Amino acid sequence: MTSQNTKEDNINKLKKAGLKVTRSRCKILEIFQSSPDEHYTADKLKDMLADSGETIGLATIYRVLTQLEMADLIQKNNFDDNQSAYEIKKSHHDHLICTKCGNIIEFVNSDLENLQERISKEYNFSLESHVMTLFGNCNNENCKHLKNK
Amino acid sequence: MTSQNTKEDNINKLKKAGLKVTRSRCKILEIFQSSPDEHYTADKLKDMLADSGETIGLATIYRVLTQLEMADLIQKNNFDDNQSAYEIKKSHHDHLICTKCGNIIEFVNSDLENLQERISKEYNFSLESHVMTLFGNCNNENCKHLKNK
DNA sequence: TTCCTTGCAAACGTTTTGCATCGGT
DNA sequence: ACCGATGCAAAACGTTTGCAAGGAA
Repeated sequence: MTSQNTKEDNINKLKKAGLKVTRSRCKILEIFQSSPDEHYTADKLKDMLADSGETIGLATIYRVLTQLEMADLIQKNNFDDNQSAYEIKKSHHDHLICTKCGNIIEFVNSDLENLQERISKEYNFSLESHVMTLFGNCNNENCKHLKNK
Repeated sequence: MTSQNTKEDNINKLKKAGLKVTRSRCKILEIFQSSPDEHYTADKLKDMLADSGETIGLATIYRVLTQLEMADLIQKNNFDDNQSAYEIKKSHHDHLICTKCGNIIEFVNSDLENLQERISKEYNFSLESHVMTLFGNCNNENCKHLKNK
C-alpha cells in the first residue's frame, strides 16, 4: 500500500501548514479522509468524534476547520442551509443536491471548467475559484428519509 | 410605457400569492424593482427603507423576504458571507463576485444552462434549479474600496 | 520552558418567534 | 369584524472570542 493518507502524511501536512500535530487535528483530518465524498458540518463532526470516544469542544472544531481550510486541506461550502458544510479538498468538482433527501453527489466536468474560463474572460475577470450547485431530485429508491442531517 | 412594474402589477402579484397588499410589502418590492441587478441583505433594505422615510422592523423585513421568495418574486443567495443576499427573480442567471471589492456581476449563458442539463441527465437527476458563482478579481479601476457592504 | 492549543462560557451577528396591537379586506 | 400583518423584545441559531489551563515542541 502506497496510501497517501497514512498518519505520517497527515503529520507532514499539518507541520507544513505550521500547525502543531494535536490529537484533535489528526482525528478530524482522519474523519474527512475516511469518507472523501462526505460533507460534514461542525456539529456532525462533534457527534462523530463523540461516537468514537473523542470529546472535542465545538469551539475547537470550528478553529480546526478554519485552519485546515486555510491550509488548503479541506474546503468550505455554503449551500442553502444556515450551516457550512466542509469536505476534504480535491481537484475541482461541483455538487448535485437532492432537495428531497438532502443527498449530495459530487461530479467533475471539464467542459464546465472551460466554460467558466470563457465566461470570466468575457467580463475581464481573473477567475480564482467557483461554486456550482445543481438542485433537484436524485430519483433514488431510498430517497424517503427527509433531510438526513 | 407598457412597463411591467407598475404598482398595479405588484398588487396583482401579491394577491396572486395570497398575500395582503400592505405598505411594507409594496415598498420592499419597489426597492427590488428600482435596481434589478442589485443584491440586498435584510439590513441593507432596512437602511434604504429608513432613508426613504419608512421605518419597518427587521422582523417584518425577514418575514416579507421569506414570503416573496416563496411567491417566486425574489431569489435568495447564500454567497460566502454570513448574510443572505436577495435579488429580484429573473430568468436563469449566475454571478461573478470580486473577492477584492465585493462587486457582484450578473451574467446569463445558455451554454451553461445546456451543460447543466447534460450533467443532470448523466446522474439521473431531475434538475430544479442551480447556483453558479465565479470568484476572482474584477480588474476595475475603482476596485479599491474594500468590501462595499 | 515556551507558546500554541484547548475547553468553557460568554459574546456575537443574523434570523426567527411570541405576543399584543394594528390594518387590509 | 375577521384574520393576517406588524413591531417589539426576547429567543434561537451557528459561529467566534477571551481567558485560564493543558499539551506539543
